[in-house]
Amino acid sequence: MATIDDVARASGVSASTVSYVLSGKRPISAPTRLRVERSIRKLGYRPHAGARALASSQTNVLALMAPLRAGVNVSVIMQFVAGVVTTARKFDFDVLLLTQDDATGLERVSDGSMVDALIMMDIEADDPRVPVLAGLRQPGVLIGLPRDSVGLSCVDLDFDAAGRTAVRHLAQLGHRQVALVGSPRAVIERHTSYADRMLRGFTEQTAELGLEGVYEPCESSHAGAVAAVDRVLARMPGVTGLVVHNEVALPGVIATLRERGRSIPEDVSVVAVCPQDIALGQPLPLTSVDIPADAIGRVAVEMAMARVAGEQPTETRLLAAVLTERLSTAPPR
Amino acid sequence: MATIDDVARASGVSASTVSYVLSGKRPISAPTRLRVERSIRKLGYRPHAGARALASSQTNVLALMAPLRAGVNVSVIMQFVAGVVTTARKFDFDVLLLTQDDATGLERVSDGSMVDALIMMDIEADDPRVPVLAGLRQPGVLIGLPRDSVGLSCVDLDFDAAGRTAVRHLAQLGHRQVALVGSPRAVIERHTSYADRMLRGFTEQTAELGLEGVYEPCESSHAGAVAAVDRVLARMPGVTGLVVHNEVALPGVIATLRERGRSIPEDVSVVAVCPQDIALGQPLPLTSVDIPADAIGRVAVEMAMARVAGEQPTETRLLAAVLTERLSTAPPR
DNA sequence: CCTCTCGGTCGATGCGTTTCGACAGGCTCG
DNA sequence: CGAGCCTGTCGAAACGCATCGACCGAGAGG
Repeated sequence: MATIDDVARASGVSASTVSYVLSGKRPISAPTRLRVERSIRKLGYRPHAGARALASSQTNVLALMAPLRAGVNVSVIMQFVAGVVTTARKFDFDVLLLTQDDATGLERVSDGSMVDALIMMDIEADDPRVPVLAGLRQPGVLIGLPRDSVGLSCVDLDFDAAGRTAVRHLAQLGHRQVALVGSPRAVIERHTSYADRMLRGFTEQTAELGLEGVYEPCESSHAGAVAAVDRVLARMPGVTGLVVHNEVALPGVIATLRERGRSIPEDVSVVAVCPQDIALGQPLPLTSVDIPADAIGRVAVEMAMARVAGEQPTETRLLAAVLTERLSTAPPR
Repeated sequence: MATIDDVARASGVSASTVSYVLSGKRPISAPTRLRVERSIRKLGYRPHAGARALASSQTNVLALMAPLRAGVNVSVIMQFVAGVVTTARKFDFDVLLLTQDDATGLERVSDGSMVDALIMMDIEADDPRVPVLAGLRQPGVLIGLPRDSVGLSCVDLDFDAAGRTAVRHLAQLGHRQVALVGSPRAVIERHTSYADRMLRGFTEQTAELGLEGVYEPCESSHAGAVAAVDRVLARMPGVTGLVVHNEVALPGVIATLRERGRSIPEDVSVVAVCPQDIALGQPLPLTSVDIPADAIGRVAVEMAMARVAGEQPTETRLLAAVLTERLSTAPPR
């Protein structure tokens, strides 16, 4: 591999000049710059990442911790990941993927100076990884909202509002008995941030509007969907509005409702909380509150970059929940 | 951050001794080793990855290229990724995630000496990225089979055999008219390796056994599933055996068959080609040929590590296709 | 005409490791 | 008893880059 000295020699300048051509941190005359750039291309020169990191203490890599835990919906996770990676590239960063669900990975890549910033997903209310992340030298960004986020930036969909919006939509249509079919029990029990907030929004809004509301967790499989729907039907036979916050179970929920003689939206209205493509890929286009996974990933990276670059203080940004009306909701008959 | 010199000073030895304690490449007496190890723990010392990479030209990072293209099934991809990351950690490697679908990312991380090996997924028959990968300094491993894999190791499920096995199973049950519901058109048209081989296995085996076989691509949505099933039914009204190689469309295919009055397995038998958990998460447990994504990811890393470590020649390994009989197949009536 | 400034370039230094050659001392074997 | 050989340790030289201070020449300002 060609080194910066090879380039310098080939273009008759010193190594530092080549460095300045590359970084633009000092003015270089046009003719010199051209010569250097030509040598770079001719030699196929590319700076050695390690050497650069050593000299500048900047790696241009960020860590993304995406634990692949029980119950998490991988396709949604993947959308986050895609958003993060794509955006990172715009800042000329690469992404190191961590999937272990403890904090050792964080410390390893941070203390080893492998990354300039860290982004962490799937946050629980009292996530033990959060204080660890906050204690690291590099800035940290959370996708999700822990109870205490001191020293860290946070971004997420406003799941609280998502729950409220879904309920309000149903209430406006005239529904009085509504149910939330939520995340798998494992996710709930971890007090995963989004599930907690979703439930809170749903509960508070039903209470405020004087609706009857029930809540049922739902495993991510067909059988889980059947069971959850049946539990809802048993607890609330007159239910006419369903909020579903479980992408994987969605087809099963829809199928089971039909099997139990409830047609959508005539007998029961369904509001999904999921990425748009999933809402549109179902048997009928679902009224849904979009989870803009891609946008959330993008914002997370932007926050991280801001903190890497400057003295930007930490902040927490909640993306607005927007409901799109499609064919799965209607007034009760 | 503490450096190796801090550790050396704290334990009254030279820096090189500390280095040898860490690497074990030279014998160190027990008392010295103990003293050094204690200082390391006390100071929380962790070697600087960049410096280490510079001095040793080894990064302990591997690149994983997982293009997020149209039509690919993200949940399956994520399983591959999980397998790769988990296995990489066992070798003390981290994973850099690339998602761009061109070769620029490969060259960037390779030429920049950011990684010691590269793994690439979603391979097409004449994938333009393959020759680029083969030309890199670091070893490359493909998950999939290009037409020409010179200089590269390959690993994948034996999709050819998967197609044949599925057909044979149906034939043994007595089915004479069978259909393959496959990948989305976009995937086919790219000549994605697994889709090509699956189709070949299916086609050849039906021919050899004298069955009638038809093939239909299938978009990954409910609507796509409906359309594909209807096309199959139109072309082959007497079809009694279905091989489905499209995880996302699976629920739609099943629902549509029922809707068209075909019950499973009485009227039509269904063999899925998909990861096991998906086969089990459907309305009825499906007879399936497992796609062992996790194992494939693991093998890919093991091959990469072997090439990094030694002079291991390139090889291509196809994992056996095993069919598990469940409730979705039976003799035709 | 002299000084000041600024654009443009160079050398030297440092970043934190690994690794190679060297060396001291104790041991073995003839 | 001496040559040779381990064992355990050290010092120094890379590794490839960024960056700081210095330097030189040209133009501006007085």
